[in-house]
Amino acid sequence: MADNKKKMVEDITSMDVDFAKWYTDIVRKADLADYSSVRGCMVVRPYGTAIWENIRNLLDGMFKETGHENVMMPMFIPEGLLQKEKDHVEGFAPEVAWVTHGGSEKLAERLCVRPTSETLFCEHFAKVCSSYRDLPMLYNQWCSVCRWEKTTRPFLRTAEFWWQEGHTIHETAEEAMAETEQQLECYARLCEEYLAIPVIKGQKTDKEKFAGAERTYTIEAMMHDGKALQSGTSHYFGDGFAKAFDITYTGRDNKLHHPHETSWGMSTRIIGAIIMTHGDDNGLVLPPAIAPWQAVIVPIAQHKPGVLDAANELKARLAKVCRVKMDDSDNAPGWKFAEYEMKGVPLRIELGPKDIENGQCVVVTRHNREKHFVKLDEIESMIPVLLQKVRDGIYQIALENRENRTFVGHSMEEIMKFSAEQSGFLKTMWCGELECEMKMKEEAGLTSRCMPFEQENLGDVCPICGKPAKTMVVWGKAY
RNA sequence: CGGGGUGUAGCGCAGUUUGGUAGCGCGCUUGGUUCGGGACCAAGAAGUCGCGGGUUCGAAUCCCGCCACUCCGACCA
Repeated sequence: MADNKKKMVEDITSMDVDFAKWYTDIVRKADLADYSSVRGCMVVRPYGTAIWENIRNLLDGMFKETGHENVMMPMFIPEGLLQKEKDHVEGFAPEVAWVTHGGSEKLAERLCVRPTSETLFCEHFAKVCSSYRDLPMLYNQWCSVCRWEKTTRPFLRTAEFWWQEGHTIHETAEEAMAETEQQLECYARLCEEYLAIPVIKGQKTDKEKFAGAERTYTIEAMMHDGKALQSGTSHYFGDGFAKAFDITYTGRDNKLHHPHETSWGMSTRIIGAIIMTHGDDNGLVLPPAIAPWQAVIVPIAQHKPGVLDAANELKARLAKVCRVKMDDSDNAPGWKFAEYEMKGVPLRIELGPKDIENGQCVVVTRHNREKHFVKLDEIESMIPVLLQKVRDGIYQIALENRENRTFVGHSMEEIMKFSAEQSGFLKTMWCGELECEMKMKEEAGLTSRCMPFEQENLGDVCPICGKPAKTMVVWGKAY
């Protein structure tokens, strides 16, 4: 089209030109979130909130199936309480916000706005747990937390973010370990099955584990630009917190014991992962399971007699098999096509006079723009099939991207070559020493993402120091 | 927290060098014509020029301070 019209404001920066700008363009133009006057904080718009609600419902269902109960804890933590566990406070103190006044009165003890609620749960567990019969306690809360981050980006890193945090205590270490693994599995299932995001499950190194945890498990996803995004974590605390907070119960042996504890969380950051795993230069691409609208009906020549009636009838029928919207606004069809592509609606259904004549409609899958001509009397059975095709299609694309960007490093030369030329995951063997992890960071700019549960034997020595290797590590650059 | 960039209508920007009535495109409102890939015509509404101070007869423009956003590092979900 040879016209000299300016670029429309709705146009999205191509991801090859400027990935960061592409990302924020999508956040704003797909109407997911907006900035607010509070430093580093975002407004999650209705469309973004609807996505989060869908994720939340899926996760909440899984938690409840496995016996967890929701609770609501205070948003403030007294300074003294936060300081009870040494590693924990050291990890979080630098980034907490403090409340110093109530009204005009200065508080005797300042309160921090929760950055995470381990301390509050521990204080509470100490009160309500007295016998082995009380165990396990399987609690979860949906809330927002506050971390005074230096630099922020919508969904990926904001001063306040929404999440769920599960906190459980158990009679035995084995039970708590099983819980930690089970909850990581929940997150992995959510990502793989519902969000169509392939993840690597593994354990964090000591350097990267949660402040106060004995072990941290993680799922790591790879974004379009090759960077890693930690998409969910599950921690095993042993009895460290229980000792610090004096949580005890009388055991079957009539003696006092400390319970074993876990915590696990997934945040609105996962929306950032969806954007950067599936999105393209036309906008967002949503996995059907969490798309606010799974299909949008665009009537063509809607002023012509019969078109809107047919569109409304189609909508009523489809409402029984999926979340569907019909757009009868005055905007031109082309405008609607672009709009719903930007919003990542998995299926677009075009219905015009020609279709009605032929007893069909045109269904276009968002991720590849493939057109499917579907008979109107078969539409109810075809939609679920096409939604599944979208899920499988975008999963496959994401998996291929990850595989194309995953490399193996057998020597420091190979590691440096990867660092200079590639962005993605690098698998190497590792001796287990912090020193080598530090060297990896300083020389190659890579941090350990995890030690995958699925280990591969890539050699006998740590390529960084030459000493015998203990585990395989996946390295990368992280968000 | 270190280094760079940017703040002018809802969004994207011009105007700042050289001080002199605040502009353009998109969007929005109303009416009409359109409708299978971001339609067209006409008429309209909308701005404490990020905030605070200073210089000046006069500041979007010059000076000082602050704030926010953003990119690149360090830190984190």
